[in-house]
Amino acid sequence: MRNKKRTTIYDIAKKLNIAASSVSRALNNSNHVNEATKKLIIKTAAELNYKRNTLASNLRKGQSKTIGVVVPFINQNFFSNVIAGIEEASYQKGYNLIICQSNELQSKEIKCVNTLINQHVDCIVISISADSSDHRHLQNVLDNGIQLIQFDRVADELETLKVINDNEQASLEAVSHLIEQGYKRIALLEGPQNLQIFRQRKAGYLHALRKYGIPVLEELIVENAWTKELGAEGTQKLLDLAEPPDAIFASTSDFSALGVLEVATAMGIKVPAELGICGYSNEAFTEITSPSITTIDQFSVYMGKTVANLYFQEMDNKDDTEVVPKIISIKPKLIVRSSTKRNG
Amino acid sequence: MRNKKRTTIYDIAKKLNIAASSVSRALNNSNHVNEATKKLIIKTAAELNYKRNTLASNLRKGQSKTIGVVVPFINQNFFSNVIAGIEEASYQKGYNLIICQSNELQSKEIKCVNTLINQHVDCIVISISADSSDHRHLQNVLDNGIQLIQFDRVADELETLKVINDNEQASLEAVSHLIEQGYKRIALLEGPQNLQIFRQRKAGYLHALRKYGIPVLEELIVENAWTKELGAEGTQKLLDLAEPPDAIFASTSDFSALGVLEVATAMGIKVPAELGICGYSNEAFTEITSPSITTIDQFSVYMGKTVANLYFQEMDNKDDTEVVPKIISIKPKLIVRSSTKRNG
DNA sequence: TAAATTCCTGCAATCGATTGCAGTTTAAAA
DNA sequence: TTTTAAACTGCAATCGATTGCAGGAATTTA
Repeated sequence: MRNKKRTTIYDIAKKLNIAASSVSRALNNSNHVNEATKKLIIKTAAELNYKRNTLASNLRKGQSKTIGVVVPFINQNFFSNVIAGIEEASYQKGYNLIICQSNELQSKEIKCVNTLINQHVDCIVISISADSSDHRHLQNVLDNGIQLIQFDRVADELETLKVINDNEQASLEAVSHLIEQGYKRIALLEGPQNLQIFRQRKAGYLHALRKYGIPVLEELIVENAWTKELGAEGTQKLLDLAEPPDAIFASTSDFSALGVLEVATAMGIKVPAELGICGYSNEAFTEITSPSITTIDQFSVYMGKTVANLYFQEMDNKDDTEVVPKIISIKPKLIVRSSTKRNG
Repeated sequence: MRNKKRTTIYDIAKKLNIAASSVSRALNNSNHVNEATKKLIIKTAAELNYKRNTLASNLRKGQSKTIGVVVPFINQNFFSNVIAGIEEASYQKGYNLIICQSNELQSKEIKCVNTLINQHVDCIVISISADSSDHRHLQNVLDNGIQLIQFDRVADELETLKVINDNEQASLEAVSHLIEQGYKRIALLEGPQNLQIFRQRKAGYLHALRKYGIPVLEELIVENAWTKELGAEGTQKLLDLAEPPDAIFASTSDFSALGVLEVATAMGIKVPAELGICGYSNEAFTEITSPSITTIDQFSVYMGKTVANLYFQEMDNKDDTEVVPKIISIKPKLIVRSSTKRNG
């Protein structure tokens, strides 16, 4: 690409024989410029195909009108939906998005965060990676005076703005639903317990059992089953037990629920009659498996919008007071489908 | 957020009682600084928690190390995969991504492109929106000396770098496959013909029919059927014909193929025995419907990587010559599944 | 010992837009 | 007609990092 020189406000100023400051003011629609000159300047700017250099503007103004987003994977349904939501809300406010993926690696996450700090983004939105253990890099964001918003997977001890799902409540409802459908031995496929969301989902499961006076059986709880393959593996073990479960709550994702369904189908076990299955996330495919899978919708696009709007709202009263760590909890919705419908 | 002042090179310079230029050189690892001072500077920078202000740096250097991406929707499988691919390749080169979605609207697309120009991105990667008619905004990108790479949905007349799928070849193979499976009356669900990709897919369909000496029947070609709902609607009409088709090639997407499958299932028509179905895109769900759906994989993540690498490659020999409009064509792969397997 | 290199370091301009301050012109009020 | 206010306009500094140029110190070569 040829490095054609771009038109600057100085070019416009020179052509009209006025000061650059007037040009700047006109283009910012300040009312400290004569209406006639303002119009002339705007017209000339258009003629010369002027484009404001946002870099220079941001440097001078000390802000970037940019939000940085860090997620484990851009191309996972939940995250791409959240990003779409953030984009929609941000676009309306004239903000841009810089997107990074951490690939579930703390090391890359740290680099991404640092890049965003260097870029002088106004806000960093993050859902931490699975192997995230310490959070100095996030503290660093705050120390640099950048707003930090965590969503979904949050580091609890960090006092920041947070947008989360009420995972425990959702799991409680899901497992309660299973119990009410008459399932008695309910297994849990759980995710990495260093992530709060998975701890909460387990808590919801335990809560439901307690509520209905059902004993907790360790043998029915399978660790680290958060892919389709691991879900299938765990299911195999569960169904090989002397007393196998009659329902499985795949709390990690719909993918592991899909693994459950495939194993059950392969073994000739009838769903939902002999085995109830509940997933998590409301992936598109849960509607079209046979039977369709009961799952939990997280309102992911809405979550993204909420994150962005939370930021804009905080901006509006930034001078007022210290930032109060605020947590917005979105209640996910249980979507009952065929895989758990035994009665009715 | 408190606007804590960030450490600048001047702070470091003052503390060490040297010139800012030396600090800059040290931090850029120039060899025009004494090794000892360099080490000292780097150490001090770390102590003061210095973060380079990329805005200032970019302004001075006249580049941004940023790639702008414009897609119709971030949260569509194909696009989020491409973006993930671009991110991966860009990250390695130290480039950032600014992501915008056009929502399939030319008006928003224009705004996105202009924002990216203002941001002084080094390169704009775009897959144009469905209602895109004129392309002055893209010409504008080039006029501003910004590299432009189109992918998948490209404006043919614009001489830019392009990364595309060989849609015609893929469609040819898909329809040939249907014919070889013994299907005789093959219908086509086509997409908006102002988009080249859909014209090409239609061309492949026609090509295959011609190749096998099968007459083209207008009544078997359904316009604008590129969502699940429209696909279902079109299918309904097709199957109500006096002589209904025995196969449907949903060239627009797997979603419309899903619509076909649902209508067929509802009408008690057996797939693949009585009706063959082929989709496009290899969405995750095509593997788990029953029957699973034959489709075409576009290697979307790979496509993203290709786009990014094409840019970096062009950068490397930017001074050499004029930019030659280059087109990279990726051959998609037909994935045969149950929905079209009649023999064997 | 003198001349020629090499190595470091600092000065000051630059990237492009913004903005506080001061000065000038014009209009309104007294 | 004089005073006061309002409306424009321009100067120059500023945001933070980079870099060409010049000068000084240290080292090497003659």
